[in-house]
Amino acid sequence: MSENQEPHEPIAESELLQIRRDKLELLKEAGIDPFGQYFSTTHEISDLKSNFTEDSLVSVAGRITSRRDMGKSQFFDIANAHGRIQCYLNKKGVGDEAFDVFTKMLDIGDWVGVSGKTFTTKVGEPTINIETLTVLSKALRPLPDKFHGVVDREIKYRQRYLDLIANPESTKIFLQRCQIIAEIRRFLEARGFLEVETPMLQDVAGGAAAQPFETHHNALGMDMYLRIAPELFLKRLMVGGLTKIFELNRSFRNEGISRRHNPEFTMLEIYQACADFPAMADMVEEMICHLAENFCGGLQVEHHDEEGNTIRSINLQRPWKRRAYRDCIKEIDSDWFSYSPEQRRTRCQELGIEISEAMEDYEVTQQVFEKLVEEKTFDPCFVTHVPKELVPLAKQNAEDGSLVDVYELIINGQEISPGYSELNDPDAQRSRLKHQAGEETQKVDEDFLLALEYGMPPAGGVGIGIDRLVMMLTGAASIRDVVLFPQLKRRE
RNA sequence: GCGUGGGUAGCUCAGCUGGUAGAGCAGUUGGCUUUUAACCAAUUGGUCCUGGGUUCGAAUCCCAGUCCACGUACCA
Repeated sequence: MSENQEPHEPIAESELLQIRRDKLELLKEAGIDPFGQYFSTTHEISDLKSNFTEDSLVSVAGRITSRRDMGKSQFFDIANAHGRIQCYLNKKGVGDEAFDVFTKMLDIGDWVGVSGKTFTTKVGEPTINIETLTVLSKALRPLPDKFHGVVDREIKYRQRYLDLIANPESTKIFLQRCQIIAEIRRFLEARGFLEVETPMLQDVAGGAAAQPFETHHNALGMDMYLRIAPELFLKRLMVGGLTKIFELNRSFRNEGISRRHNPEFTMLEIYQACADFPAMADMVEEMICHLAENFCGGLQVEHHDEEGNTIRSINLQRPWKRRAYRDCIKEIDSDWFSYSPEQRRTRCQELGIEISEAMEDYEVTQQVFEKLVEEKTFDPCFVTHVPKELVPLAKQNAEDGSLVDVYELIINGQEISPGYSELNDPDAQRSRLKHQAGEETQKVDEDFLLALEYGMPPAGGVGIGIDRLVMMLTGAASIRDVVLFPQLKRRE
């Protein structure tokens, strides 16, 4: 839209912006391209800093983030997300013209390329003594406060770039997220898993019980859904003989937004033929510990509040606890399973747990689990053998048909990962999907059931909510702090 | 959805029971050739979220809307 504006049309903007526009004109008048060109660098800022040697000729590029004007001597920092380096500009050293460009036409926020020799100042700061200064991009708006950063949550999320510029602790979390995701791919590839991509646009939104986003394909004249899970397509691939696979990508759920929920979220699903849920639990345990040790400072993960006080310490030391669902409930009330359904409802009121009339008996128990077990479990715990009604895609337990062979990995008061021994009996699968109880049910995908009839090997499967995993590993309090562009309401 | 709290300068914030809208940083001007939240001096900058109401007078009180946060429900 700015392209439609006449360059000299008066813009009703603050004086602050006008001053920057004036400097833009000064650059143009001096024959300098304010938006730069190719610039050859010898180092990344971060590498230069970590392997600093004096008196070497270097070229680096970055954004001016602060300046200290001492008259004929100018100190300033250039930085990007990975690092910061101090630059020194001396009027005699660079000549009057270049010096004027810096003092009269450049601001904090502008991108520059600098070339010069490295040295260390009196107080020990690694610095580049600038010989040539190249303008790479003029910033037409001022940056946020360098000391306080961006505190306003709305700016942080709507203008993430400002958060990244001003708040190193935010940048750190996103860099950790990148490393974690890259390492998950390496970890699985090293174990012979193949990364696949399955449809996000689906005819039937299956594989989970959640509201999907609806859309429409014009040429086909058909309504479609954004996937709520990739599961049913990954299982089709196992029917096709791809027996060690994973998908690490977005799913979409048209549900409420909260500290723990974003409508699009990143999910990892892993399937391994001829494995079962305990085998998958072992692998997940190994993987998460590997990630914590490599990118999060070890197996003791500390969470801090805004003031920096430690509010929680999560111990990821192996082996992780494994407990049957029923034993977890019995720890709350040892007689729970000898009560009648009515007694359980009464007991819920005593325990301060809200339940609705419409809830089935197993859902009442599940409420107890969620409020009194899950939300109070911070160190890792695999909760196994849950009631079969909760998980229609998992194999029934051989000894107790009311249970399924699954784990739910709880860490940090949240479910981080479910894992199943996957149900591969097509008739049992059909009947389980058709006889689901409760309010939220999974859609029946006939094409998936058809695939199962051709034979899917027994398999272990895992889902991991990557956003929540990153929250747990980095101590982020909100999913919005680990998703670069979280969903917000449109601003009119 | 519902409930509670919040929205004041580019950023971070103060502004009492209604009485001329404030500070720090950033910016501007001047000074200073090893500073680093540089420093010293001066100085500019406001749709107090939007709309309505009460009042002689509203950033402040009331109503509605809007966005954000937190809690809650659905959900992972």
